[in-house]
Amino acid sequence: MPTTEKGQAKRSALIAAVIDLVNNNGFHAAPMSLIAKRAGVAAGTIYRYFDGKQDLVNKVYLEVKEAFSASAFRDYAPTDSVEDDFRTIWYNIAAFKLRERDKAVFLSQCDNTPMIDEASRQEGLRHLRPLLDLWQRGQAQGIIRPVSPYQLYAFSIYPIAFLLHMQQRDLYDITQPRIDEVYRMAWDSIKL
Amino acid sequence: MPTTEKGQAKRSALIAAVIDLVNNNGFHAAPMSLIAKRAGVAAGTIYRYFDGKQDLVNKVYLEVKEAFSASAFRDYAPTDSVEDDFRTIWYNIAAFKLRERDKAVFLSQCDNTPMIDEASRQEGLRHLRPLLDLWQRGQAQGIIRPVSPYQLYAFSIYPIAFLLHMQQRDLYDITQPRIDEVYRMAWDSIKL
DNA sequence: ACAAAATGAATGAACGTTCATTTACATAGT
DNA sequence: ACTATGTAAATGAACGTTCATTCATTTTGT
Repeated sequence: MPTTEKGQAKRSALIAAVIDLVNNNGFHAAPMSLIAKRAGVAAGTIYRYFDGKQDLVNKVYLEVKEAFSASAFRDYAPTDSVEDDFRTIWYNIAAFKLRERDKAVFLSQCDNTPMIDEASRQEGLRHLRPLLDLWQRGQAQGIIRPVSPYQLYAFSIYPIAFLLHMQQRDLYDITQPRIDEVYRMAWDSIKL
Repeated sequence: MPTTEKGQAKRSALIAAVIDLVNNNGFHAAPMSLIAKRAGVAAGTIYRYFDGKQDLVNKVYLEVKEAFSASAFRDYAPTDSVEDDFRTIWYNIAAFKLRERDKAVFLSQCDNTPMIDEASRQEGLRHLRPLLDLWQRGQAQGIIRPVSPYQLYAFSIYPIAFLLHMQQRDLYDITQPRIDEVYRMAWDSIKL
């Protein structure tokens, strides 16, 4: 795999092309030939950077998931207040989904498709550790409902993906005052 | 299109085959040849019942969505209590997703893929009218948060899909006492 | 001049769809 | 009751297309 500066630029262009094509037309309409053209390289060049389509898609998923986690926990240092910590992380996540809409949409496409193999998904889940720890701390303090972390995630984080999807279809618009509303709903569903 | 009794049986077998294949391997791994084999018919026979793959997938989506709505509003007659009405509908929806897991998983696969065209999606959304009306009534009475119905849906209904998906991956198990927990979280997120 | 990187035409597998043919079935005639 | 006839249903091999992948060749960078 090329490791030059230009090489990295091509790698990035390929990843961006996959995100763009998958978001606008789905996995079934993202052939390698188009990915190559969109990235400004020849079809064969892809195989110098990735082992094949499956590998390419998995790598894109992992890199985007990493970017997501990095955003979610940016500047995060646990304080004494579980609620403050949760608010920090929640707003980070919301900001990522709004600012990097393409990446967020791509992730939600991946979450329900068997195109990503289970190994990569497990790897992607690993990054959420700090949030799970926070919830556990909140539960120990009697601040967070004593339920499965999956339930907490389903009600406080997952809904954002739905709203993003509606926004993508021009049925709903997430403006700033609404974000605060949404946060309140998220917190009210998991707090005790 | 054949209208005999045997014909309808084949049509149903085809629809079941699509649901099964899409759920287990995704849209990209559900070729017409496999759909035919799974349904016990020859490849060409599909085209006597559907106009092509796109039409087949759309029809499956619409029929499953209809079954979902029928379950959601089964025996539903508005009462004086918005909360009671919501509970009725919510438990109907939860019961459907547990009882008819295949259909529910299929619907959630469809919700994020461009494989279904926008027209069919709009048509599918139409069925949720009674729930939107209920929420509006609740808002007029000051019982339900005065926010977009998409937000209400995102927090009270959509999370069930996430939990179902986790259950599908054996990471979470929805047992009866948990359902009541989940309902409380749903209600707490939308009530005032 | 050398090696690494990039190319894009060629390849074969897989796909959705078609259609000439066969099969199943209902109705009519004897 | 049996067979002939007409029509609808079903078949699956064949077709054209598209896809991911390869590799002999060319281009680029040092």
